[in-house]
Amino acid sequence: MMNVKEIENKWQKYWEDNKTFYTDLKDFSKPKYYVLDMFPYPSGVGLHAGHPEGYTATDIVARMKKMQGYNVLHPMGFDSFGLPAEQYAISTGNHPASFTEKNIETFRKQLKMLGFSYDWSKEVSTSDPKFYKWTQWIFKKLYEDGLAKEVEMPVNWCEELGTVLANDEVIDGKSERGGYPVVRKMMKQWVIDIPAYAERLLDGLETIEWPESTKEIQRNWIGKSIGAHIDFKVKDTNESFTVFTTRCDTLFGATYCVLSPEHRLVDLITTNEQKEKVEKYKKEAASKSDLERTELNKEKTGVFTGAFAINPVNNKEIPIWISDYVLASYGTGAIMAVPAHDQRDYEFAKKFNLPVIQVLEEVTGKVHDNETHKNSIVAVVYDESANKYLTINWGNKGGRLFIGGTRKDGEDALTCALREIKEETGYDNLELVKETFKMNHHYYAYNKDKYFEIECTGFLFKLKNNHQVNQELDTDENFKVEWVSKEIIDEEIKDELHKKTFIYATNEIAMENDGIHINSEYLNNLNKEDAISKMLEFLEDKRIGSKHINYRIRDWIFARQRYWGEPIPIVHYEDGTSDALKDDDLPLVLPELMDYSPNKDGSSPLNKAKEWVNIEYNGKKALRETSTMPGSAGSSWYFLRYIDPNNEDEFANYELLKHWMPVDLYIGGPEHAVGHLLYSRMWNNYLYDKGLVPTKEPFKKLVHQGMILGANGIKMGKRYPEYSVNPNDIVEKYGADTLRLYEMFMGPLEADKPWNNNGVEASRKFLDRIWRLFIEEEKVKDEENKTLEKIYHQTVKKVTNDYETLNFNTAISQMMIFINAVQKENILPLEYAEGFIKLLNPIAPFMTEEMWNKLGHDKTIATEPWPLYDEEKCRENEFDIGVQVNGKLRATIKVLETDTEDDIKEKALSEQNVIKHLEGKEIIKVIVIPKRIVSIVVK
RNA sequence: GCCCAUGUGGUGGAAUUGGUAGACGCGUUGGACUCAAAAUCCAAUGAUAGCAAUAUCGUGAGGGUCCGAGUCCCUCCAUGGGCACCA
Repeated sequence: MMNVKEIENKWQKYWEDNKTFYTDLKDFSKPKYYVLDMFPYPSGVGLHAGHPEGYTATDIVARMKKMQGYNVLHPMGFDSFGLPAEQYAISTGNHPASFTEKNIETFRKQLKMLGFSYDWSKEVSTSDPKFYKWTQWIFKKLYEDGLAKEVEMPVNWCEELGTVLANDEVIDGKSERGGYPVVRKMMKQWVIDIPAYAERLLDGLETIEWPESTKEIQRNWIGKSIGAHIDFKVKDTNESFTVFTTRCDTLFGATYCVLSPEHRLVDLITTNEQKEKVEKYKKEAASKSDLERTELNKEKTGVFTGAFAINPVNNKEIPIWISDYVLASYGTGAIMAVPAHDQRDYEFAKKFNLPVIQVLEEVTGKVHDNETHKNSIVAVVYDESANKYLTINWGNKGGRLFIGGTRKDGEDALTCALREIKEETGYDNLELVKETFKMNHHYYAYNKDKYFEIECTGFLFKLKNNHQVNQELDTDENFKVEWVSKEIIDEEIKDELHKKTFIYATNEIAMENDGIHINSEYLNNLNKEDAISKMLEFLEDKRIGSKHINYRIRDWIFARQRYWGEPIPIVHYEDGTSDALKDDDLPLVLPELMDYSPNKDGSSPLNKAKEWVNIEYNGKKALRETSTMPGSAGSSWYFLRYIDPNNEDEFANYELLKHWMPVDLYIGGPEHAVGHLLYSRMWNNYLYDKGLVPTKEPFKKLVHQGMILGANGIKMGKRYPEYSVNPNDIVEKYGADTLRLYEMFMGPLEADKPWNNNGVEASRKFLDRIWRLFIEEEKVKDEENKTLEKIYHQTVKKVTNDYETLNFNTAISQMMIFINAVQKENILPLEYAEGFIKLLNPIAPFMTEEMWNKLGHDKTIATEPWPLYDEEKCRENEFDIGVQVNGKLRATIKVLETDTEDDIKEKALSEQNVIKHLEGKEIIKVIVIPKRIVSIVVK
């Protein structure tokens, strides 16, 4: 029986004493491999069950790469600024640093316990002044380049936490930490101009091996949209405002404009009569929390300013409203409203009775040359009492349709509709409900052998009563008049024109699809694309607008009114100007305080350190900036510092960075998709632009590990503590190797997987079995034996490939297959035994070290060469393949590698069961796929 | 509402990318060893029918392409994640 605890202690000490995993960063003689984990926040509770999953995955790769002869950098550190340490400091009055150091100690111990091959000499910690000196230094560079700046802007203010938050820290209008309400508040804030990097961050995604879903999340977050800026003059003033729109081609359909309540022009243009209402509305909007503002299906609200804008294409006066459906923080905070073709504008226009002008006609049917133009109507008639619609049924001659018809010369659409209804169905007592959007329909009429292009107006009528007159039908009009339900219509009305007319008639929706332009002078008959470029030409020509690309991504709010973060290295002079600290004055170290709690007025606790704040700088009286940086500051560049962790002159030496960057493999949770992973890409891109790092993108390949769920299939945590698993307990009971093996065998790395104690038990049994077979039963003999040759080479091949592609579960499965084969033999040749131990080593490093030692080696296995396989020896020479008759499996046959197609065919056709199924049938063809299948087609 | 994933036995999951569905593990059942238990070893294990050979069904549902579909196409459902009045 192996003594797990003894073995694990022994080898942990050995690795440390012998510096087994020390990386010589200056050794450029070997190819490099940089394997990175997302470093943990050192909380008070230590590692959870999820940590070892990702960390084991990277460790396996790191260990294999090292054995394959790479110079591997596999570092670990701590993201040690953050709220819990600060809360501890507030409640105990102790400095958060000591609390943090204690937690780091626990983490370090646990990580060593789990056997990870980290080079601890490279450890970094973001709250260490030696580290944050350089965080401040990079911030200073950003400041000098105008990318870090102080701006007055609406921010996410969390009263409970006493701080502002970044957009990714606000979820559903509540703080990510604690779930406290977040409101909008105008404040002067430090921000980083991440929008300036929007395009580069978008482009960079094309060059990296990241999960497609994560790239997509980043693309959505950046939110690029191509459109135009258009200037609108305000009538009777010298004021004008700019709107952003993606559909400048619909400008002829703009019937009003909307400013966000915070827009600078609101106070200037509001008329005296409207002042009171506007003020009231502005106040309400300002007091709303983010949650209230974005509430689902909220009815549109708004107020008329009393002012009018001039539509630049036709000089029409259109009213200017304010509404909170226009956001101050997106675009220009002002829009032109085209209610016919935008759902939000449509709802707003309907509510406030604003005009709707259609400028796009949806095109249905197939367009042909030589079309004859007609004007026509489609009428939907609704009987409210029966909840049914009037249709005419042509049977197999044309199916079910609504009433339709062609307008006579000089006849208007409404008259035509009423006439057609009366003629075809006899109903003559109707109430007009609405006229829908016109459609542009193309069709071929068989009876006339002609192509038609029609402009069709749709109507919805309500039946007032059942009064009917006689139908006036043409001789060829042979249909039934039928009242049917909505379900029947959805199912049976196939004609595109009628189908769409029904949708627009019975729903309150704007026409948001593409189409051809109408009511738009020089844009008429153009499609969307052509109309946009023509309109842009017009706007640029008149100098009232231009093409513009807008991004959804906002400035990255980069200040927190908290203590436990990097101090922002800025001083403010009495004259209102500011300066960054000189390099020699970095790091700017946090002052010690008596009381770490936030101030009620929302200012930073650092304000309390009067002597620290009030200084003289460059011979002038100055105040230090008292905000600190957010948690994501240090994590935006920590991966660079691992490469040169003790450098006192630069954040990292460029030659070393050039050798080691980019990170070859980065594994961490998917929850950082738009926070850390976007921020660090931006910093790295920026440092690249400065010539300070060698690659644009920091992380070449990224993989997210899934979540380890409780045995109940639900996330582990406070809710179901009985289902939570502590890695310490598992190591204590089964050993670190077992925990590593189990977490890798559970399923694909990226998937969420439920914990199962039987699986842990089984993992330990598998390791015990190997130990028994290799050590106790003395099967291992230094002899030649061919019986295990093939499966050994297959195993080396599969495990090596699977480690490379991070398919650890199937690698383990292959090792089990190998062990099952060993079980059946009396001899295990030493060569195979040693090779197998090496394969298993990255997963179970402790036990394999001990086995290696027991097989007569006195040095670590970790630096031994990785086993190789012989492709020739992997090859099967006999296969079981299936024989299908008409797609159904009827037999399996044994074929040799040397068999020709004809041999295989012959074998297949001589199978009993195959013959049975061929009886009385004619063989059409026989398909032979070598090594796979024989497929016989018969009739 | 929009975007992206995912859906396979009692269960965790495999499937060479269009070629014998269910590898490997768990569980279950039977057997060996034992006074007995544990541990270990051997065997069976998708469902239904049949003594069996075998047959039918079977990868969320319904269609389609193909000699052949878990895999490709269309429609829908469910779960998870992201975004959400983004002009």
